[in-house]
Order: sequence, then C-alpha cells, then structure tokens
Amino acid sequence: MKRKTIKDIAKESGFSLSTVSLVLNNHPRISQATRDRVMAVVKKYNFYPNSSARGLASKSSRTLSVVVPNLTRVFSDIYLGELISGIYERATSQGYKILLDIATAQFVKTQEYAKLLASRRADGMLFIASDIHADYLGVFEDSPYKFVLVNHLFPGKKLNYVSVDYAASARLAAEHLMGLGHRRIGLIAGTNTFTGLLFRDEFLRVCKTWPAGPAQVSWVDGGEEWSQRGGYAAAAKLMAQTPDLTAIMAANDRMAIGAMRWMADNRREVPEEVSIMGVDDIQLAAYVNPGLSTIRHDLYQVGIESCNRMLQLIKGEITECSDLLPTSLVVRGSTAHSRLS
Amino acid sequence: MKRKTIKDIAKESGFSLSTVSLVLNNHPRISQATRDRVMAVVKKYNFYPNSSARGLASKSSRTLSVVVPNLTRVFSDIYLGELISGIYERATSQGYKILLDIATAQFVKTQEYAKLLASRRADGMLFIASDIHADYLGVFEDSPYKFVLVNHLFPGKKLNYVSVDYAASARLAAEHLMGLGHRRIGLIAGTNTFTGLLFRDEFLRVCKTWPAGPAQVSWVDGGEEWSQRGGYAAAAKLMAQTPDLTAIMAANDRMAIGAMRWMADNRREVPEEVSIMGVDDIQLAAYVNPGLSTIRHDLYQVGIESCNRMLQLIKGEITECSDLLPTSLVVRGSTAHSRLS
DNA sequence: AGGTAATATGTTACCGCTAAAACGAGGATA
DNA sequence: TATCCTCGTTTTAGCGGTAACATATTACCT
Repeated sequence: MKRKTIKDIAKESGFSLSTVSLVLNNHPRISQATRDRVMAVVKKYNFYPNSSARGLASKSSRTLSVVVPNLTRVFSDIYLGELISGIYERATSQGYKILLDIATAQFVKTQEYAKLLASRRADGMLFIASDIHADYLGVFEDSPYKFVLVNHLFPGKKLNYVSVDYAASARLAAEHLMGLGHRRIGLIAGTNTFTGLLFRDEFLRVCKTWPAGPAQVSWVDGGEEWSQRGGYAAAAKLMAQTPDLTAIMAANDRMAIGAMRWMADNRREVPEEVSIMGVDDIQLAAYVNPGLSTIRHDLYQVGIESCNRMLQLIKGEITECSDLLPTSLVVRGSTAHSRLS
Repeated sequence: MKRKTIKDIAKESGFSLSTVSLVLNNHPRISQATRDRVMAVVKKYNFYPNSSARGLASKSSRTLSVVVPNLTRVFSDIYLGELISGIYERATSQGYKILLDIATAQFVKTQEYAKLLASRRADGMLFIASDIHADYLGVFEDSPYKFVLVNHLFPGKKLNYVSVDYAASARLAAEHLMGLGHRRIGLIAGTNTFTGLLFRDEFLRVCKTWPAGPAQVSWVDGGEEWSQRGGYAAAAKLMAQTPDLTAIMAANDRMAIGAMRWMADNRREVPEEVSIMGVDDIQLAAYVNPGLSTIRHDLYQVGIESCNRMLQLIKGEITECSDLLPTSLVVRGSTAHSRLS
C-alpha cells in the first residue's frame, strides 16, 4: 500500500492541500469544523507528515545536535546523565528531537560538527564535550550557526555558553575551608578543561589572599577522567608531599571520594585529621561515610537552561548568551575545624 | 550571504545539477577529472548538501532512532553505555546518525514510536527500553517499519531482536554452582523483563533437574532497577528466609555486588560461607574483593550486532532477525565449593 | 443596498536534492 | 560506412510539504 501524503488527506477530506497543512500546524485561522473533519481523516490513516518535506519547505529540522565527550564510559558518567536528561526534557517539550554524537577523533577529523549544521540536519548544536584542546570550535565564532557550550566555556573565544559558575564554587569552597581555620590545604584539580583551571585559580587566589591570613595550598592534577581512582592517587601524592595538611579540596566529588578512600585505607580520620571536600553533589556524596561536604552543581538545570537558550537563539529572541548558574555550599560530615586552630 | 546549493556548485563548476549530485554521492560513473573539478568548488565553499532535500528525494533519512528506558539515571547505567556505544560505532561507520529518545510516559502516550517512523524521521528503530508492559510494541508486528529489540525479546510477539542468550547464561551459571556442590541456592531475580523471567525459569529448571541430585532454590525479586541497593535488600531477605543457603545467584552484577556488600556488613565470608555469582561482567566485577564470578555478556557486541541487523533490514538484505549471542562463564574468587559438600 | 473589513480557504511557486530516462560522442563490430 | 555499444553527462520529473499571496465567503457598517 502506498504511503499516504497530505494530498491524499486533502482529497479525502475535501479540502485543499494548504488547509490540511494549516490544520496539521495548528494554525489559528482554521475553523473548528474544518479542523475536525481533516483530523478525522488524519486519524483514520494514522497520517504523519513527512519530516524531510517539512524540513525542506520550512527550513528547519526541529532537531538539536548534542555532542558528548569521547570517554570510555561516556554514558556511565552521571555528570552527563543529568545534563542530557535536562536537555532532552526541554527539547522534547518544544517538539525538538535530539541527535546524538560523540566527539571521537573521527568526528573531529571529518568536521562532522560543521557538516551537521551546514547540512541543516540539526538547527543547533549543544556541545558538552569541550576540553582545552577543542579549538576547532573556533569555526563557530561569529558564524550564523546556533552553538552553545554546555557547562564549559572558552576564554578568548566568542562562543555562547551556559555553565555553572565555577569561580563562585571555588570561592564558596575556599571560604568554607578557610572559615574552618584550615591553612594547609591540598587541592586535587582537574586541568583538562577551562572550567577546571578557572576553579583552581580562583580557589588558590582566595586562599592566598584571605584577610585573616593566607593558606599554603599545594595542588596536584587529579587526572584526565576526574575519577575516583585519580582522586585516590592524587591524595596519596598530596599526603606524601605535605603530610601535615589539614584539608583536601577536590574539583569533583568522585575524586573527593577517592581521597576519602585513601584516608580510610591509611587510617587517617575524616574529618578529625583531614577535612575533605568535593564539588558537584552527586548522589553518592550523601551516602559515603562521613557524608561529603561539597558544592552543589545542578547539572539537570544546566541542561534545561542551555536548551532554553538554544531555543531562544533559534527563534532569534537572543543572539548570544553567556550564563553562569549559581551554586551552593552543602555541608556534611567530611569537613570540620582544623585540628591546628 | 545566501546559503549555497547544489545549483550554485553546478554553475560554478560548469557541470549540470545531477553531475554534482552524482559526485557528492560517489557514483562510479563519473570521471576522475569531473569529480576533482566539482569537489574543488565544493571544498571552496565548504558545501554540504541539504539533508532534508536529500531525504525527501531519496526517501531515506539516514537516521536511526534509539529508544532507551526511562530510568532515573538512564545514562549512568553502564549497561546502556555499552549498548549505545556499539550502536553508535556501527551506525556512524555507515553514515547513519542516531536520534535519541527516552521511553517516558509521554513518549508512549503520544505514540512517538509510531510517529518517528511514519514521518520518516528515522529509517528504523532500535528499542532498548522494553519491559513486560511494553505491549504497545505490538504495532510493529508485520508492519513495514524496521524495528529491532536490543537485548530483549517478546515471547508471543513477532518482533525482531538481537539479544544475549539469557537461557544459556542461566544454564552456565546453574551448572557452575551445581558443579561446585551447592544444593541450597538463593536466586535474586529480575522480573520486569522477559529476559529476566527467562533467566529465572531456566536457572530453576536446571537446578531442579540436576542429574546428580536437585537443589533447593528459593528466589526473590531484586527490584525494578536491578540495582546494588535492591541486591542488598534481596540478600537480606534470602538469608532471613533460608539462613543455611550456600550460594546466591543474582541476575546481574550490580545486585550481586549488593549481596556481597550485605555479606560483608553481616560478617559472612564470601566464598567460604556463601558463594555469590552475578551476570554481565561489568568492569567493577573484577575490582570487588573477592572478584565476582559472573557470566560475561558482551553488550557492546550486542549493540554492534543489532545495528548491523537494522542496516540489513533497511537494505532489504533480510526481512527479519532473531539472534541470540553467546555468553561465557567467568570464574573469579566469589564462588567456591559448597562448605556442605 | 453597497462598500469594506474580517475570516476562512484555495492557488501556486518554490524548498534542494535524487534518479530514471534521454542524450551525444567516440570506439568496437560487422 | 552504417549500426550498436559504452561511457559520461544532462534533462526532466518528481519527492511531500510550507507559506506568501490570491480569492471567496460572510459579517458589519453607514
């Protein structure tokens, strides 16, 4: 049986092509009676308009491209899960679909990022996968393509972004630890993203310029994957380097939990001997023992908001965006007053 | 600046519309000289053909729909990660893109699954999200739409599938435990999927019909989410019900690890007092202490293979498929001879 | 009643590409 | 030399919609 088209619906319902089209697009200038009669035929044949034809005529694919990092276990990363869920939720509610891509070497080499938008396969791109080496994204500066960095930013490049305010997080964390009297602090940083660098620098700055007296902060890299394992190793390194530190700040909860693990394995009491703090407030943070003090990052919200901005860019309601979403301090059991103060 | 079209390329390169089209589609009947001259212009303008127009004319969107379950932490589930990575890898290598959907209540209610294919937004659908209640999938029986269940199956429905052989896994697991002399066994089952039920039934059957003497197997449900937490609770329940059991079989590794956790918390030695076994062979299985004996399920391969089948269905090389992929026993430290034998 | 405005529907010109069929030029065949 | 292939390219007819514009109908004034 031949696939039905809008023409068949028009013929059978007795209206013209464009009337059917208007009905299908919920145009207000169609009478209820007409709408009902057309819809009856549409329902009868279970008709759905061809999206390619629609896309061609309307110059919009109603599709958003989402690019995620090429980590081994991309989808097992809760960080991504929250972001994607937020994006999906928002996109779907506005009738947009999500086209998924992974920023593999191949993806970059074949310039899929450009192709996707140039071929109008997607109306815009939400990019979750940037690290400090993703300079090919420069093509989107001043380009007509709709592009938003999700929870990242590129200092020096004119790219739209929606991100958690990492500098604010660094300040909150530093103020919390400094306020508890810590003056010998170890920092487990993530250095392969600009937001990670931003966090590190702001944290160091606040600690070193603290009015009531600066702290000595030594930092190490927690590794590319920001993993528990990386945090464990980093904690070991920090404690070997500076055995007398009273607090460890990790750039995310997973590394913080790795550090707590090291403390447990090496009979250091948390928080009595060493306070430990993370960033993100992943679910696990509340379940470890003691509960992990952290900075809450609402990534689901980042997903929602970045998709919102994308939709506004597409509609032309805005021409650029650079949003920093607020974060908040969550105090649990893993941080306490410095034993030295 | 106006967006370039194939017509512009044709004009500038001095060839006709269709020659350019043929070049862009790598048609063999185009001379190298022509190809080069056309491609030079294509490169010059960074031209990519409009995919809607292409889809309309060629009646193919070169897009596959992937539907994942609506779990709270969908993307944090390594199970899905492997599947999606496999699908993505295969699809991308053949020039197909992935359209992501989540099987929310909304998705089902609005019949997005039908709409996606009827509107030709996707050429086929890979469905990862089926549970025993997804009977709306019946619409795809004998339909012209390309549909494949990924790592699931629907007894009684004529739906294509590519899945790991759960019955074979059940046999391997049962044979391993029975061979170690266990005759009082607890089973933590997953009962919200047909494959879970299949596994349970086959496991029970083998244990009860074992030639060297049957085992007593009591089973409990590990919960909807097949989670570590569910496994923990299930283990507690099993041990309260049948304190003298010597082995616990869990329908996946996460629940098995939850059960191991319970044993550790309650000072039961694994495997000396109770052997524990899982299914899947997730990465963590090798890292817990003792290492978890399990049945290896290569989900990445399931992803690859199901996408392969989908592509064959689309090309018309096959008209249906029902593949069961082999599994294998992985013995680590968590299983040992029964203390009673 | 005649003219105008508001509302509802129809006409038509594309949107940018593919693919089947047509075409022309040169070389092989007889 | 006329006929037939073959190869490489062009012609042409859509693919199935959208949206601007045209038109018809009815309502509303004065």
